[in-house]
Amino acid sequence: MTSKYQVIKQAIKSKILEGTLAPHQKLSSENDMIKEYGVSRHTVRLAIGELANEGWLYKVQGSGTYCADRSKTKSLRQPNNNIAIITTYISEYIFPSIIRGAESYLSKHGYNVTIFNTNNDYNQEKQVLEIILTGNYAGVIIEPTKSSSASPNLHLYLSLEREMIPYLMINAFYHELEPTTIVLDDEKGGFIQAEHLIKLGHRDIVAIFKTDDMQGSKRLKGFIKAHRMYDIPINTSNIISYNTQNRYSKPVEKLEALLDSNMQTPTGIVCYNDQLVLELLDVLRKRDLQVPRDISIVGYDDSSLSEVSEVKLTTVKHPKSKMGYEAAQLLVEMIKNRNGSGKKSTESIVYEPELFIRTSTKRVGKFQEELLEGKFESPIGSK
Amino acid sequence: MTSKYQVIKQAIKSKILEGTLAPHQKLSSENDMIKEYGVSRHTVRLAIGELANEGWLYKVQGSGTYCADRSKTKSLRQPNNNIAIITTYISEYIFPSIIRGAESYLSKHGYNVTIFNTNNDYNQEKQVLEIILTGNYAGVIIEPTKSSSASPNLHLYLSLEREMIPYLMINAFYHELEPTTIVLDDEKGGFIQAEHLIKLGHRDIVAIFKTDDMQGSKRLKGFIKAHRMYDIPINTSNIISYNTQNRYSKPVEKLEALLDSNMQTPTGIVCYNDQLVLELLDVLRKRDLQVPRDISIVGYDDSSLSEVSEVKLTTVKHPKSKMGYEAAQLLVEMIKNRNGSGKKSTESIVYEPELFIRTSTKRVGKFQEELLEGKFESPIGSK
DNA sequence: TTTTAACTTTCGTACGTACTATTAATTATA
DNA sequence: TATAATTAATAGTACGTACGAAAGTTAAAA
Repeated sequence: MTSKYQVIKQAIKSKILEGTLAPHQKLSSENDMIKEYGVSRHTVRLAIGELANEGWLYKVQGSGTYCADRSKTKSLRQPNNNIAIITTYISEYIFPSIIRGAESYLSKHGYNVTIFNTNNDYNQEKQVLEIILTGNYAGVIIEPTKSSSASPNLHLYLSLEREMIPYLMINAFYHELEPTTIVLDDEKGGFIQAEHLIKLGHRDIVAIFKTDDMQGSKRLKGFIKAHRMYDIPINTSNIISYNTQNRYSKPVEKLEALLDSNMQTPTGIVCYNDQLVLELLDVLRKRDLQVPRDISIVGYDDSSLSEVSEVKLTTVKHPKSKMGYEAAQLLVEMIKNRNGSGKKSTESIVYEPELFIRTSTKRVGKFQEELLEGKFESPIGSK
Repeated sequence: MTSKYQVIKQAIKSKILEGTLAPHQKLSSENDMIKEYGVSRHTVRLAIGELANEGWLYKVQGSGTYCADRSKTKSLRQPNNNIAIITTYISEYIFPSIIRGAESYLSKHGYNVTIFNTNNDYNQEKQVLEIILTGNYAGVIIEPTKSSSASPNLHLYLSLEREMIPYLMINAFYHELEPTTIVLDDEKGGFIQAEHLIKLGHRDIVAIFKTDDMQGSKRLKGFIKAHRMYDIPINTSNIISYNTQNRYSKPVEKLEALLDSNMQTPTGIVCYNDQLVLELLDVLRKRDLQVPRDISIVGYDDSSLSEVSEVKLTTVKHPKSKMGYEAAQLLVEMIKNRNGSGKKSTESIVYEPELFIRTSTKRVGKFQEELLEGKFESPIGSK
């Protein structure tokens, strides 16, 4: 009746109930128990296997078997395999790739992916975070809303931390939180966009960036840095910034105004992303300005759009779906570590931007490129 | 990664979810399973042991292993506000819009949206459906996998019905199920694509369609119907069909072969979607064929891509995000009616396709258009 | 026909071996 | 000193064998 494994099981259970085994305390290894109880490994595994099933123990492969913290499971939290992804705008041409990357990893590891959308609006961000806090989520991947300024919802992110729900931010982050992040080095990205044109001899370059998210303002910063580095003055009217609300009107209007003014036509344009480039190409076509003959233009993201037009875009590579995939990996890691001991802050990932040179840019003038080439090293990314 | 016992476990679980194994039905004995799966008894026991632990099976020593009756434990389901959306491929340029449309309605009505992805693969479709059946979902929006043929997972859709989980299919559907659907009238869409070119005097038109989904094969059908209607013979070598696997190679290669052959260059091309058009535009550019001067081309979807190129595409309008929004509306209605009385079959929605004429098509030859114009009425859509 | 006993099937317990996957600790290397 | 490579420890998977315990089946005996 009382089989060997039952005896062992009862012995361990007693230790837990007595308090001899505290939560998260390591048990003897299977091999030690074999000697301890004088039975086979199979029998030991049978005993601790059942105890693990019943929630008394948990096992970590490669590490050991531990006493479970039953005070938590008592709060009837059912097994929790939902991951939330918060986007600003689902259809934005980059984000579906990120979602796909994340989904492919998470579904492979038994998680379900629930999508939330803030439309880059603080109010909706708040609602979403409240749903997640109320609901049952193991972790959250967040593309922050209006990331260039502080969010009024910071306290909700702190609540996530208090509830032990791991989260990480992608593409951008709120400085105040110092969260785990997965981002491009956007400042460097903006820098190499501008540097590329500068090295090709351009001196009159227009910058058009969306500045209500962190990406855009960092890219603009990189643009300015490149000019400063190469000692090229910036005409302030060459900097056009816009935001989410006026994204479909302002860039086009401003560029039209600039081109139709009696100022000299710029020789190069640097854009917030490829999508914007394609809109602006129409503006140029209407004025019979050919790319790259009359004007060079640099995009950002290396999206599918960059090879779609008659002129293939020189652009900065964005690791889209890879980013989603690795975000998912990182998050799952964070979820696992949460249960363990004090092993906390997971390292953030910063991708180095990379320029893809296609046919939308060309050399102009006869500047002394020799002097420029190799004279300066790229000053960013040395941290 | 997927160990032997996991495979067996999954196989048995599938049988239960399909209904092949009814509650209290006896399973094969351990010894039979050993032969059945070609593994050791230990492995079989590991599989059925875990399933018993998880409540799928129960065992009676000396008698056998039986399928558990889960209907009882299930009745205490917590309130349920999750909606699943099953896509074939998240990044496909149309689907993010559909998701956005659905998400905007569902989040407004207190539902959370969980995204699943099949990669147009039956196996993954099966896994996803099993997760949904096991999990806690109020309804499902499905873009069917490989919709032009019957799915091997039909029984799982029937299980959805048995579990009273409303679902509807979007873009396409499996004929066998007669589900509630939200689709475009793709046959008519293909018809008006072809009709447009025919009315512009084209007689030598190439059709390039993806035919492993229902949309493509219906559009092709419409293409053929238009030719028959206007008594125009079809050169069979003008019909190029491809599928999900070879979508990035076959269409381009086939068109190149056709253009480089010594046959007369066709005057028009009708495409499965806008994305394909843009790929093919590169092929034409390489051969100095200008659109629409030398060749007219018609797309499908009226996607953002249609206004991106130097030539703006004539294309068929696809109500993308509206479709997602109305799918969500319909599904929520179905969920509400489910509890109510016998008010059952919700009406499906079929959108009428609409041609957007831009600048990628032009009139050719001097055919007697007068004779054609108005002589025929559009023959489809009168049902 | 009923009862009993023997036999068979089935799951349960228990031993052993071997290899893999993951983690942690150690050592070597820069 | 910090990093990389190696090694050791630990749980996971998988094969095998053997016998016990409970249930079901069959056949003989009352």
